[in-house]
Amino acid sequence: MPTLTFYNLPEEKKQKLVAAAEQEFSRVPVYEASIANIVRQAGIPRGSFYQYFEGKEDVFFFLLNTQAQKRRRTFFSLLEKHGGDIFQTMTEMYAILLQEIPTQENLQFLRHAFLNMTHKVEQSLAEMFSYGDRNEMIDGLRPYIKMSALNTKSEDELVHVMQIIIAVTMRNIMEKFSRNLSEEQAMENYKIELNLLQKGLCK
Amino acid sequence: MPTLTFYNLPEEKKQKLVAAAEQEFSRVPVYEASIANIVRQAGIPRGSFYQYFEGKEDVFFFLLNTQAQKRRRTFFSLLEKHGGDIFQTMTEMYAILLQEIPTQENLQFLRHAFLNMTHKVEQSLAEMFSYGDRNEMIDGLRPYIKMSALNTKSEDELVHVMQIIIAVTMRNIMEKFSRNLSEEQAMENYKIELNLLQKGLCK
DNA sequence: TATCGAAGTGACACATTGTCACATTTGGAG
DNA sequence: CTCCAAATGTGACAATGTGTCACTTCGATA
Repeated sequence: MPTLTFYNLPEEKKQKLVAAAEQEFSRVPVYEASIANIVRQAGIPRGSFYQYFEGKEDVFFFLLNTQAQKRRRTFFSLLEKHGGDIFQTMTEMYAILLQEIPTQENLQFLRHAFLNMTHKVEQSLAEMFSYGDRNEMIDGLRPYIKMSALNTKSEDELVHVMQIIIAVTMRNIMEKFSRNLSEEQAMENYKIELNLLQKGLCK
Repeated sequence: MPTLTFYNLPEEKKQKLVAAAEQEFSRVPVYEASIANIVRQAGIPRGSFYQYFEGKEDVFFFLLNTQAQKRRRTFFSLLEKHGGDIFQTMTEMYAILLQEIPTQENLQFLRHAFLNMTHKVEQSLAEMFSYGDRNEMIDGLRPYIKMSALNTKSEDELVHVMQIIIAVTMRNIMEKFSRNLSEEQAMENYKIELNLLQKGLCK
């Protein structure tokens, strides 16, 4: 987490630092990124950087969490729009992500995030779909989801349903970027898999 | 890929190097690992290391691929044992992994592999379940899988079925290690999710 | 045993990291 | 307004790691 000092920074300086970090993490994956490049680009001294962040991972997850939070709003409004249908929601969400990530300059770092997925990255990105940890996931989502359409015995299973959907979604995005699929091809694959999930893999 | 020179090395020296690498990658994730530590432990000069491998990633994926190959044999024999039932097979496979990884000293590096999952790591580990790329996956698997039990229109969908199962399995292993779940708890979660996959998430 | 290509070796130049002693700014008390 | 302490800014520095390269040694073959 960034320090308080960082949040207190004048907006302009903060933005410049964020932009520099986005640029560096778009160039290479986190562990190849160089703090030297970030501070050079942002025009701040090296020492200052360490006053704001613990290291490069810290900045990276700050950027990632910021994105996840933004997407969460989209997710919940889509969920309302589709009357709580999680599959329709995810289909549209996936389409939006696919359309936005490759076109917006400052989102390029997300490509590396998906290609170099770690447990922490998945956790951060999973927050697109709910608040905080596993327990809050049920409480946060339940009011929005149309449970009657789901094949779950208990409400606990809702967590599993979501985790399955998230896992499959993540893998699809990863594949989209790693195999450089067209938007159409990626969409088609995703729809097939969501459909299989709905109907079940077995007869 | 390791160089030919590496493969030609006397077995003892090769083993010592592999052991040293396993040890280092068990200590920390790839990108924190130090070649200096590996060569020190293996008792070889730094220059030699670069004669065998391109860098630390190269050694790491060599270890990972070796493991994946070993597991593939297990996977196919289980598949035969269970008469082509992919879900029974995966359940037993998961149990074996859960039991072996935490107990075998030289497999500790797999924990870091799962926790720091990248596209490349997933690709390597996915080879546990089939040969080479996507196309070969169908041909390699089809003879073993009991297709009649699956809810697939075309055989192409078999690829999607496998990818869904792999994605969900990977996520479960990741969660097992990141949340330090007991073997029993992890197994229970996995069974719930496999069951949901079979029956379908929707009514 | 002479020769030559392959394999081994470790010092080196360069990059990156996190820290720390010192400089500067800021805001509140007198 | 002045002063001081705490907060913030700064960049040189030690420590560590990386990949390379000129040189040495080995071993098979004539």
